Amino acid sequence: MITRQLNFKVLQAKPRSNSLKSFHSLEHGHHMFDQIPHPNAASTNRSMLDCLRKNLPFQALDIFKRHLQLGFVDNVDHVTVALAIKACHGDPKPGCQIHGFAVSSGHVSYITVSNSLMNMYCKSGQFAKALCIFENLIDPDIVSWNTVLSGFQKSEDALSFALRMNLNGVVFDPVSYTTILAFCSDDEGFLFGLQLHSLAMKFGFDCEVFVGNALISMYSRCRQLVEAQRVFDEMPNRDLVSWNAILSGYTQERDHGLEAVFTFIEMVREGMKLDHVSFTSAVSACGQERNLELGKQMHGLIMKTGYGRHVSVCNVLMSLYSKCEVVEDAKLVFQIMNDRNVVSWTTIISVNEEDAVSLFNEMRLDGVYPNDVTFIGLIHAISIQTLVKEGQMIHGFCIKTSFLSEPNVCNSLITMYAKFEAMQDSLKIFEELNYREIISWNALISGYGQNGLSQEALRTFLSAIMESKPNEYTFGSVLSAIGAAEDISLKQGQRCHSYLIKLRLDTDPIVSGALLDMYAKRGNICESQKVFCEMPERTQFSWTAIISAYARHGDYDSVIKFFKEMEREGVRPDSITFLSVLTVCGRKGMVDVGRQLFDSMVKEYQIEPSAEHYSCMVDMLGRAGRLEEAEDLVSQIPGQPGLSVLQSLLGACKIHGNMEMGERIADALMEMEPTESGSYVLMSNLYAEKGHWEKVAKIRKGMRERGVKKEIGFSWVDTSVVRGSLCLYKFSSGDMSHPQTEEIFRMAECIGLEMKFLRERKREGESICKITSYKIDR
DNA sequence: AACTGCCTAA
Repeated sequence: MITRQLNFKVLQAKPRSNSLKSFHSLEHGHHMFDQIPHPNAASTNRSMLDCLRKNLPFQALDIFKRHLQLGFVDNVDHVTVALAIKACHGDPKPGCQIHGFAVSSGHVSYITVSNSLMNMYCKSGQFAKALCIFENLIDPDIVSWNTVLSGFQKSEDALSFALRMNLNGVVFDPVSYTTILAFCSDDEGFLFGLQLHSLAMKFGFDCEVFVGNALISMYSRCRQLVEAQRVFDEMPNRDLVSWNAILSGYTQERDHGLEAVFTFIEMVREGMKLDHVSFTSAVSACGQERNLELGKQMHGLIMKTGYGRHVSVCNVLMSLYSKCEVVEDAKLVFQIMNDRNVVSWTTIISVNEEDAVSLFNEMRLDGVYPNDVTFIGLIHAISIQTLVKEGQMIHGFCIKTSFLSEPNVCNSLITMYAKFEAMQDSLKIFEELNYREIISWNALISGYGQNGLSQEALRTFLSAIMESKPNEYTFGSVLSAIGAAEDISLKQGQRCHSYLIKLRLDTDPIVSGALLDMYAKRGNICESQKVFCEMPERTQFSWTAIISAYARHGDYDSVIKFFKEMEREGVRPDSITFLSVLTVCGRKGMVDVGRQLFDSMVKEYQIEPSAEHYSCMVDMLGRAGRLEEAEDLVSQIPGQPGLSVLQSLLGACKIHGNMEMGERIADALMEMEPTESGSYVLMSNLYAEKGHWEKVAKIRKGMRERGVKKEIGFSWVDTSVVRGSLCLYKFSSGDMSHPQTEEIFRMAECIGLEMKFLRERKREGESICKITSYKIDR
């Protein structure tokens, strides 16, 4: 980082005669080059100026062109040329023509004409031309310097130019201060801004409203709101812009929405006349605060003051209503708008996902061209509705309009195809990316994970870390893939963990939640516990993760302990938390506790029970033999009871040998899912236990006829240490395909023997705390 | 007659 240091000596020097003085007394200083004006030139200038004042630049330009076409070159002086350049309004086409005329007529030697030209080129985005004119000026004045200064794109370059002004002995005028301050935004800019502030104070320029406003804005951008407020408070006169500047300062800073709201209220109290800038900031603050009531009041004020159809104001109002989940009101705002821009359409597409595609078409008919954000919203809407055809069409549209070079659009498409279960297409888009940033890698990894392709997810992760720096989302996705996979060695998870510690990401809330979950799913609850203990802050998410982890291991006491602790710390449980707690109650047979918790979930926490909650409750009641109660609960489920609920109930019938209820449930299940093997197997086992062999045979026959196959169960053995592969070895019973089958069988026998031995010792009252790890000898 | 300030939303 370069530390920019202003030369105070130069800046404190006496202002040159043509800078400050002329700024303050425009009407006196500038006529020394004027020739005695041609009487017609004066009238031309007057009428052009008139048009410009009425905001009719095209008419002003027409007057100028007509004069030239009719050969009234004498009607034109350097003031006319300057006015004509101004009338171009940043349009370089007529601008270049007038530039040519100014050169051939010699008017370009007037500094005002050159300054106007430079300004025109800056406004039209042809900064290089402006700079070229500047470098050829023999005697640039302060306006020339300021004009070039205002044209820079990068603040880095602008600040360097300000230093060059300083070195050349140019004394800043108020316009210079305002212009430079607008470029001070980062840490380095802040240091520069501080120096400018003290200088401005020395010269008394900080009393100028413009400079004060620029200072407020600079401090706001540099997140120094206390300073911004101080400048505001100490200003001798404030205008609307000053108020808007401090208002937007609070709006942009996170967690300062309330201050923004107070500022707005003060503005109203002081009787300030509000404009669209005030309203956009104030409504945005309401949105951040999710304060719908105040937002509605502001909307009323907006209607009253006549800004009810202003594009930007309407756009933020839509955003406010969508954030506060009153989508209908957002739609109403959209309907009353006269002019809708890209942002308006993109907002309504994102808010109104069901109609996203037709809204997109309407937008095209309205003549509004989409941008990358539009596509991100549209593709998201298409993804969550799984509209495959539309998705492909939008993909085609993006290819045709070269939006595929927008990285964010590509990332959305990768996610979309992953949702469509078309990972080849996701991969294709990924491979055609110009630049693979970590977000794209993340989209691919999480896509593989969500499609159950855990090994691919892991392989992609390993490639990703070779060329990009992974972030918390990368680890979140890969850890969830490893957690879900039975055939990936836990060593891969441990590798991720070590890498996380190295990157100091292991305490991030997203990552540690995923880590905890991964260990729990892969059977290492001790590690889960450790991760939980090391979390710096415990959110609802982390509490739920540790509770599910213990629930997965059937540890009733720990689950209840953590659940109570969570409630004690005032963290609200969610539907997943309850699911874990209820599951473990069922396993332990704590039916009454479970019932009580279920009721408190519905009544106290107003959580709508899902199909999983119901099947969990049914399972719990069923296991305890309270079959009638369970069936009663099934009948209370709104809509049709799902597959899993009925399967739980059937399982309970099997356990307690209730054939009559079992038959009823099994019939319903076989009708719902004729190819699902579970219900057939359960029912046939139930008949078998009761000795109804002819019914068993009938079910088996039915299974064969309908083509129901029982899924094969697999086990895994970790040979990754030996073979150096990523994955575990999968085998089923009687499987002899592994090259080390013999050793594996021998080892299995040993494990069996040791288990038997330990069981006997336990019966004798010894506690077992040692788990032996086995290695296969080669 | 030339140069400067507040803007938010997807």
